[in-house]
Amino acid sequence: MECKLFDKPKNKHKKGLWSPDEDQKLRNYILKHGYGCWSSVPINTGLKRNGKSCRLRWINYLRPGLKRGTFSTEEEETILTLHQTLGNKWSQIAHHLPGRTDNEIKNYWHSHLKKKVAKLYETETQAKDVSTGGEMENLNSSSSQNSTTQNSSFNSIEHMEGSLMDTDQSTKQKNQAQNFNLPKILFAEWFSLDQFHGKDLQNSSFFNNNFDNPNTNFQDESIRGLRLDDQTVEREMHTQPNNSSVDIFFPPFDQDLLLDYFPGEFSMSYDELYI
DNA sequence: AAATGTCGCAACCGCTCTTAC
DNA sequence: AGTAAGAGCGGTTGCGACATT
Repeated sequence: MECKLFDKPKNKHKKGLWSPDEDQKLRNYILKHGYGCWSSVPINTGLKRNGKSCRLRWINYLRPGLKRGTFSTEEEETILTLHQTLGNKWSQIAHHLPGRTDNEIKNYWHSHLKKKVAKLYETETQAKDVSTGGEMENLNSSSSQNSTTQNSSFNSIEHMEGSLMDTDQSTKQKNQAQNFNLPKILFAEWFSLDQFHGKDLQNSSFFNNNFDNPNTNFQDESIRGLRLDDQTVEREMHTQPNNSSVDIFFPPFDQDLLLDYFPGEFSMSYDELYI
């Protein structure tokens, strides 16, 4: 916590929807100064919001690189798959969906996917019920209910809502999965190359690729690093096959994730990297 | 056209974790 | 070691838009 402590403003913070003017103020400030201490943002910008609200607005709405609009089928499938293993760990799920926020995914789950899964589960249950001649009904009221539902491709909503893995186990599995399928590139489309000039990162294998060449072959095994320009991000997002091992990431990055992918490749601290 | 119901989304709330002192 | 404050996360709420009666 490097930020200075600020006195809590005596006037009440504004609540509710953000006006375009407020958005502009916040956007301008963050793009110019970056952020490190959210509580200082309202003071420095003159916004009548609390730091928490500013942070949320930036992360969920103003942050560059956010995708808006409906979720694709691929995104939907990703959420469903990840939710089965991670449960309601929306921020972790969001890490796998570039440009989507945890809040957006959470909302989408509650408004669309939850019902979809419930319907699917219902259909499956009915189908089994028919095939077993009504045995399911008896089973459901008995203590063997769990073993029955676990055979389903989707467990019940109640089970899924509560299917939170033990944290350590979850982390281990996450790391294992990453080791098998590390990305060749990391995207940070709103960083500027200028911000890295003269820093160690520039000479590391992080930056040893010609990213400005539109013909760069991202299938090439050697490609790893930070991608910096919007057009290429756009291009890659549309051209990479679904099963590509090229992953596209947007800030904020998870420090552990970076270290997993690039062990010992950069001597900069995370704070320096994450401008 | 008006009243009522439903849905989707943005934002708030409360909790936990981390860090500085 | 204890405490206070900030950050982050997941759950929940409130409101506007749209649909239905």
